[in-house]
Amino acid sequence: MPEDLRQDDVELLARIAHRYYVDDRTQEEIAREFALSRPKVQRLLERARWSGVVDIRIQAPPWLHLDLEDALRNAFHLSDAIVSPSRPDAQSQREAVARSAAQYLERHLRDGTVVAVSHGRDTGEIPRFFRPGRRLDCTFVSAMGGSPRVDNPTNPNEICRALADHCGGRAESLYAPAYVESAEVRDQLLRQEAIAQTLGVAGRAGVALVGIGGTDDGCTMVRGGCLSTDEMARLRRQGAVGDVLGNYVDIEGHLIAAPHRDRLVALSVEDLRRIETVVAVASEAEKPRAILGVLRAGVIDVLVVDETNARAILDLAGTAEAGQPAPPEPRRNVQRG
Amino acid sequence: MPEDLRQDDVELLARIAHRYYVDDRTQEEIAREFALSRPKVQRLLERARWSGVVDIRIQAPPWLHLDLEDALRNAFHLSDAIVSPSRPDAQSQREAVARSAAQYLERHLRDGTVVAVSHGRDTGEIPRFFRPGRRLDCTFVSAMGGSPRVDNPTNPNEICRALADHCGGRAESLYAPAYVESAEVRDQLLRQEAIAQTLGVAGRAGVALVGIGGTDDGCTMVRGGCLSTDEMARLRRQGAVGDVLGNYVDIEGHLIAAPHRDRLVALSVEDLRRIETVVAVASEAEKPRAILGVLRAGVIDVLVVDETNARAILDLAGTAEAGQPAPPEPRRNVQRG
DNA sequence: TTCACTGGTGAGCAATTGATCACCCCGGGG
DNA sequence: CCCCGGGGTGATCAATTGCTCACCAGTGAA
Repeated sequence: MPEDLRQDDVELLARIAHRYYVDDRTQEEIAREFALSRPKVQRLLERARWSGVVDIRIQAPPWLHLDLEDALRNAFHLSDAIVSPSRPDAQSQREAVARSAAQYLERHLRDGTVVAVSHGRDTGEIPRFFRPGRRLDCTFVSAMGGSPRVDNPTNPNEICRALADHCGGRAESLYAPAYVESAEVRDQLLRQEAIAQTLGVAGRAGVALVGIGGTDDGCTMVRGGCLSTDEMARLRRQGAVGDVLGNYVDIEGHLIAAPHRDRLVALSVEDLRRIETVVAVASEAEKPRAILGVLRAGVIDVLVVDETNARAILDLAGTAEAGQPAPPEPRRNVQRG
Repeated sequence: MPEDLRQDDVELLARIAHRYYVDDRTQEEIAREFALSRPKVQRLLERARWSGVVDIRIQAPPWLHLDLEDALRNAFHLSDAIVSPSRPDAQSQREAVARSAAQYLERHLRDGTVVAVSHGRDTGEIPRFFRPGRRLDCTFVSAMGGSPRVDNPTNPNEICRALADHCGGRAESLYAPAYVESAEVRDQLLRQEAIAQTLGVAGRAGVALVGIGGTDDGCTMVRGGCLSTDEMARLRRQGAVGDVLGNYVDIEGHLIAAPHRDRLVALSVEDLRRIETVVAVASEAEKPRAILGVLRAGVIDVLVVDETNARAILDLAGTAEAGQPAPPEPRRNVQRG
């Protein structure tokens, strides 16, 4: 009970708030009933919200962490952050994150949208849950080459095909490997019209769907043969913590120059920056440093992540990035609530 | 958690409600963020309110009983009901009720309002608390005659004077006794211009402030000499439970014909019915039957009462009058909000 | 293949809210 | 007595909400 309010003021606040929120009366009706002006009723309602006389709670299901989502959005200037439940085993956790990402895509994709897709086990899980309620005439195009060394379902072309199948859209395959032996060969490849054309489409996509890779030897880049374990060790020594589309960053989000980049057939970080909505999915346990580094690089607009990683990212980021909590603002009444 | 909602629907409800009520986003902004239409967001918000995902509570002070006020208003078609705290002793309780009534009058009275005032200990206590924040050019006029047999502060003329003093208004005294010896004398008195004029003003008042009297021998009507104890006993035998301005009613609210009425100098029930806002105050312990009878008579628009009496009235009235509870309606957001 | 039903959309409009402002009243201090 | 500050009002207008509707797409049953 706010101490700075006189007893009869508190009673008036409570009565007026009761009429508005419980009895659904308009401010005009309340003004007439209490013989007050409408601005006065409005200020009293605002005061009721501010003072806690009106207590509005969102009874979210226990697996939702709206607070974490808020914190992530605010700390990294994301347009959206979705935190799904953590699960005891990695596969269930990956599925939960994939489901959330699929729901996001179902709502946001429109006919004509072009979606550039990366490789990865996290992105590879999304098509299973991608079931728009209506057909979507989208184009899914690979954002990077593939590799026979990894499972089909983690290859971009296959992911695109599966996504397109589930919504009646189209897939545009990139007929190129993810890596080649030299920069020269890579440049020569990119000059092939079929390849340049497809990567051009990917570069002009409205949405990119990417995974965030780690720097452990079990990551997709190493398993796919894009990097040797020696190259990965060197990247770690250089401070790399994670990558997106083969572009490695350190914990501060700075891009790390490495010769392997010249051999990759994939969209660059500059390409990603030009894409309006970059959706990143990450579910693997103990990957927060990778995610944090990529977030700080500033190319991600939407993050879909599990709870454990979310908490760890925010802990690592500390108060400097989570920022000073905003002063509590009066909430909407209904209307504003 | 509503069982009829799919998991992903519940998550969507919770997220959208969180944006609206906690983050203060507009429905338009939320629609854009979640790639939905505005009508859809609105329906989801309404559903969130309906389903309990949004929980709006009014943290009223413990001495307020907004539920009792609602129940009284609904059961007796009152335009307002104010329930003030019960107190251990009768005088404190009377003061609490008087304070509430004074606050009501302070808000509702306007320059030019004419207030007809009855006698009584409850109404007599109101001037002590009546302190409008600005001067009010009102006229307080006696609705009935006075009696030297009771304390000055419970006589209508004195109550009017005190109310007028506290707001810079005017008092119009009725120079007549509350009762005379016969109907003939009463009719003769009413023909006196001074008396007819004042009662005429009272009958045209916009507000009436009345007490509710009981049928015990200690009530103001008996103490003031308006009724003998024999007459009171006979009224009780006739089923009378209470009175307003000397007009007795039974528990069903039916007016009881009694010869004393012809000897009273006071506004009639018909007069009261013509007054737009009749405010009744009642604080005496164990008076619910009187209050219930008078409420059922249908002349009261606003009731100011203590909690104990309020509960007893509603209990006496039972479910027939309290009516079937209305089905739970979706509450306003802010708007409802 | 057709039809009915469900549930979405954008558009449009009325109602309500949020905010501002000029004006007024009152009280307190100089 | 004058001035200033606080807090109210009604009026006004922009923004937002509440609601309706025609239209569209998809699904399932006949």
